[in-house]
Amino acid sequence: MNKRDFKDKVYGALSRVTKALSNPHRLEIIDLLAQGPFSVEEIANNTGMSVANASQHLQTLKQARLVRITRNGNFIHYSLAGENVFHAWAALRELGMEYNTDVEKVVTDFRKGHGEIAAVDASALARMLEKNEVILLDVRPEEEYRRGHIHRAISAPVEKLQEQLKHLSKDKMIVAYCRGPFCVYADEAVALLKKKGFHAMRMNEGYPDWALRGLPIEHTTM
Amino acid sequence: MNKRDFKDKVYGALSRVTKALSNPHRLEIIDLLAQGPFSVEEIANNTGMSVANASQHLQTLKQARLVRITRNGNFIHYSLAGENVFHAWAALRELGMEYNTDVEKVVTDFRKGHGEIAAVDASALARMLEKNEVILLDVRPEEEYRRGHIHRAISAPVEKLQEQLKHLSKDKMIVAYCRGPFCVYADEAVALLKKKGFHAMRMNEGYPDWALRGLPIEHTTM
DNA sequence: AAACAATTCAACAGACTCATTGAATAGTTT
DNA sequence: AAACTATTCAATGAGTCTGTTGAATTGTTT
Repeated sequence: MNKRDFKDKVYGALSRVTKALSNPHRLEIIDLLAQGPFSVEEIANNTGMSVANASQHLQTLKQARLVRITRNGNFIHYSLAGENVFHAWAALRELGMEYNTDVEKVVTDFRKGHGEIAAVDASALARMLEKNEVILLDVRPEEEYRRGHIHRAISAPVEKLQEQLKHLSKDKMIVAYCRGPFCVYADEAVALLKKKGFHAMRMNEGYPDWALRGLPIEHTTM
Repeated sequence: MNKRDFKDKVYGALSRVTKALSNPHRLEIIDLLAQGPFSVEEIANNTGMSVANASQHLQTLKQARLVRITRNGNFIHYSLAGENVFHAWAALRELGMEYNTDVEKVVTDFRKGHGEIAAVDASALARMLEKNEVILLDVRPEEEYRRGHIHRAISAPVEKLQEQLKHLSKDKMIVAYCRGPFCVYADEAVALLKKKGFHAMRMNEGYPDWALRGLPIEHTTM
């Protein structure tokens, strides 16, 4: 094998991976699967795709070895093939946020549209938690909280948040987090909390980012 | 702006970046540009593309803000838009190497074809260098060595290596490194050295990986 | 084994992507 | 300003990617 053949093969094989990542729906699926395993139907519902379309994209991701499946009764659950997949996704996300003005602009515009939502990053939140300065809300669906969540976080899925308001203090800062920087549950939660007179902000990163950094979590061993 | 619009915009913007990465030639260009700035013609020569074709791909990369240009006399030099681009490329490389059997197989097959070339990784090499156990050769073109190289490395471009053999000891281990894990200069150098009776191996990573980890380097400040 | 639910397949049309060619542009040197 | 060089543009045809539809498959429960 000569030099050129070798390079063609290597970069060709790698481009098969990046091709699999080169579609907005598939990126959204990966972002979702960072939370844990989901069935095709759940994925379709969470992303607004048809089931057939979601399945097709999942096949593409599976062929590129970015996701793997586990059977569970009638359902097939898809999850990321490994930690490296989230790593690569996080790196691409950073890349988009830092150099691609579009991405950052869309995100900040959206947050302004919801009333100047303030945000902290993971390390700042970690310090605040240590000093016991904040109440931390996990506003993802309960199932995802159950799979794993930040140490000391309270489950408060955004649809049920309204009912839980009476248990919250208006004197303490409340921080909400969800799936990741593109997840809007935390924005919705903070908007509601502020409207009701609480002090609230969101954490920019999501649970997977927190866990990857080795910050304190609680999770069920499965 | 509603939730769905927001997500479509975010993942759409990000997919424009990943689309730019979803082509073997463009990946090869990024891997090359990790060494520093190159003109279109140099890029074309290094990758076996036509100049027009290379230019077209460079436009794509520029639009995705993955590369930027600097004028220099008659030439336009392209370089990576920032450290994050190399980060993302490294993450994708890892992903390919770990989960995509193809990539790893191609690489190991190629090295076997060249006579079982042994390799060390960056941290092992760093330890060996500290103990002064090895001679380190930078076998990239001299220009790239001049831009920056590993502390204590000797420049020995693979085409000129033959002439430098007489200055090398047959008693000490010789380690060669080049641009990165897919660069074959180090393999060629090690094959030659072993044929001539030297003890030699390659470092898996390249100069940019070494520098990114903050290991000791020497470089001209420009 | 039949009924059922979840998932995948097949096929289509429309939109993109690629390499190649030769011509056009922009900037530099004479 | 003319000649020159490096780079980009525009147009083409072959190939690939997408979403949609409805039918087929696979595995589970009755």
